[in-house]
Parts: sequence; structure tokens; C-alpha cells
Amino acid sequence: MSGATILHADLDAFYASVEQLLDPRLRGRPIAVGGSARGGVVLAASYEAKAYGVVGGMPGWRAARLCPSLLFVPGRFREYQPLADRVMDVLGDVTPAVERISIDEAFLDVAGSTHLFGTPAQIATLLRRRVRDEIGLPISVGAARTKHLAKIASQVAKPDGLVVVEPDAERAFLEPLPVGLMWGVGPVARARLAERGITTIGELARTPSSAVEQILGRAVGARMSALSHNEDPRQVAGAGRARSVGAQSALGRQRATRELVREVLSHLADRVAGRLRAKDRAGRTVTVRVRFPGMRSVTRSLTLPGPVATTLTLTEVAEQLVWQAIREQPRAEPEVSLLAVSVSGLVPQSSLQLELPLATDDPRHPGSAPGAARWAVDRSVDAVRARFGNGAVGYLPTAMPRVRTVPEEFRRLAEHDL
DNA sequence: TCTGGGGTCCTAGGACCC
DNA sequence: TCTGGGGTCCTAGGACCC
Repeated sequence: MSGATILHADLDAFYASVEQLLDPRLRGRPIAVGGSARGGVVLAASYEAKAYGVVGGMPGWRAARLCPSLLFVPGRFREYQPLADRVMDVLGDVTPAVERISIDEAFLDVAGSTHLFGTPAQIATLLRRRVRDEIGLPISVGAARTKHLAKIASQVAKPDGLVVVEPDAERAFLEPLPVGLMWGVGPVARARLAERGITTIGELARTPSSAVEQILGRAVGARMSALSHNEDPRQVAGAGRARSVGAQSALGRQRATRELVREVLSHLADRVAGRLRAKDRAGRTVTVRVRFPGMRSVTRSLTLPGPVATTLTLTEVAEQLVWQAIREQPRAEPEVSLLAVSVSGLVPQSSLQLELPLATDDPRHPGSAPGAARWAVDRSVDAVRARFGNGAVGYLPTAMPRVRTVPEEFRRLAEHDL
């Protein structure tokens, strides 16, 4: 019997494939979801566009230059989550051991399913056909003995393919592949390895572990060395609890005025704190990131005496940290291109436990609402929103920040479960 | 022509404690 | 007189993933 019972299933160019599914005129054409020829970033590219070198995360103007016939489509973000969920349901039909790692990919362990559905290769073929027939989307699958191998196999299988790595063929399979296919090797690690003449996984495996650790650092080096030797102890498991929650807004290029910073941070803190409260969690460490024109960015963090999940408190702490970061910059008139807020050190926090009134002692905010009052306000806002929608009530003087922002639906897609 | 949004993990120095 | 060893927490930065 085959030991290649770990499957990695990965929808091909997911957002772009959905757009082509929903609008037949887009099929067979190079399309980009998001961005435009004048600005923004491409969120996803169809395989026809990838052939020109267009990839997700690329500035729209550069994508348009690479592919003059590129068609920019605004994403229909509402459609993505339900379609991806239906795909996951299909995967769940062959085994309960499904580990979803993002909206569009998952690991499966089909060791217990072979007596019902056949070999892993037959199961993968069945899944691919069902996803294609019932949902209309192309999906690639890799099957192997370990997660690492299965993930690499699905990448090799793309687009719309299946690759099975039998246990006796693992070393030969890995040998010629580029190190960049390994999970954890990005552009920096790839460049460092290339400087030493290491470009394939086989070459990496023949490099002593101590040397790899020198090149990539102790932890990363040790892990990559082990993976190159085909040692991967990870099991297929359910998702663990989130360790942090954050939100960010790109601002283009704006002068950092009191009003702008306050407005953007209120919005971000409201998102973060709202998600925390929705899951009865709170966190002690508040981190902000400020990005300046030119992509240079700094972070400032503060660990509070107790956990917070209150919009107003989070806004105030974030504001202090952002101004601290800006003041430390040499520029006389600061401009910012992005603000981010995140909370870590998460703990369970039942809605009955009231946050300590941290800010009431703060001389900078005399008379600010005590913790209990803040909780009450937030709970009321949450309740109104639950019934009437997010736009029904808010802290902001204006309903939305006056900065260009991605659709709410897109933010939702990127959120991880808390 | 100027780059989205949401996450995880690692490193390294310093504070602080025993 | 000026020094050991180990551990944890905090902060800032950075690589990487989807």
C-alpha cells in the first residue's frame, strides 16, 4: 500500500479563477484582480497573466507594463469565501483530518480513508474532479508521506495537476528542485544560499548542517537542513489559537496630522478590539507600525499591566506609540504611508470581567471614561452592529476614514480565526 | 512609477530576578 | 570590591507565509 497519505490541496490562482468562473468572457485571458495600470497592487493574477510574469503583490503599473493586454478586474470579494468553503466541504467528505491553512489550501491525511476511496492518488483524482464538476474551479493536489513533500508536490503540479511522490522516490524528487520551493525559504534566504552556490534542494542536503546554520541563522538553518534531508515531523492538525490580532491601513502619502492619526487609529483599533471582544479575548501587548514614504517602517510596542479589548483604550495607547515613533524620526514634517495596530499576548477574557481603568490615571487624559464605562460603551456598539450592521454606529466623526481603503470584504478574507 | 492586509516565528540586547 | 550562571520578560527589527 502507498505511504503517500498526506495530501496538499491548493486552488489555482484562486481569486482570478473565481472571476473567470463568474464571467465567462474572462476565461482564457490574462486578468489581474485588484489594482490598476495607474496604481494599487495586484492581489491575484490568472495563469494567462502569470505567463507574462505578473504575480500577486505586484504594483499595478508594473503588471501593466509586463503584460499590455492585462485586464484589471475589481474583485467580487463577497463570492470568494463561500466558494472556498464549498471546496473545503468536498475535501471533508473523504476524511475529517483536514487542516485548512488559508482560504484556498489545506492538508489532508487520508490514511484512514483508503479502504473506502482507494489509493491516495485515486482520492486526489476524485477530489480534483469533484471540485471541478461541482464548483467549477481548478485545484492542484500533491500527495506524499509528509506535509513538506506534499506541499512541494502541489506546487510542482500547478496548474490544475496532480503529483504523487511515492516514498521510494522522495530523494530523487527533491534533488533537482530549487530551494525556493521549500516552506521557509524566501528571497533573502534564496539569495544567501545562491551566494554559496546552493540553488537546489539536493545541493542543500549535501551541505553540512553547521554550514547551513551559519548561512541562514541557527533556527532557520537547522530547519531547512532537516527538510532538505527529508525530515519533517509535522502532523496534520486543526488550527491552533491565534497569538495576535491586527489591522492596518495604507495611506498613500499623507502628512501626519493629529486629526489624520486619530481618525485612522480609531478605525483600526475599533476593528481589532471588536474582533477581540467578539471572541472573548484580550491582550496585554499593543504594537504599532508606522511606515514612511519609501517603505521604511518602524514598530513601537508597549506591554500593559493588564489585558485590553476596549476600543478607546487601544486607540489611546496606539496614538501615544505612533507619536513616539514619529517624534523619533529626523524629518521635520513627517509624512506617513501606513499605520498598523496589533494586540498580542492574548488571554481569554469573558465579557463579565471588566478591564482595569488603566487610562483614568493618565494625566494626558483627565476625565477619560473609566474602564467599566468603556466596556459598557463597546458592548452597546457591538450589540447595535450585530443587529443593524457595521455602518450603523461608530466612534468616528466621519463614517469612514478619508483615506483610500480596500473593501471591507477583502479585509475579512484575510482575517484568521481567533 | 512608488507597492494590500492579516498573520507566525526568530534574533538580540537589556532589565530584572534568584 | 566589581563579579557567576541561568531564566524570564520586554522591545525592535526582520524574514517569511497566504
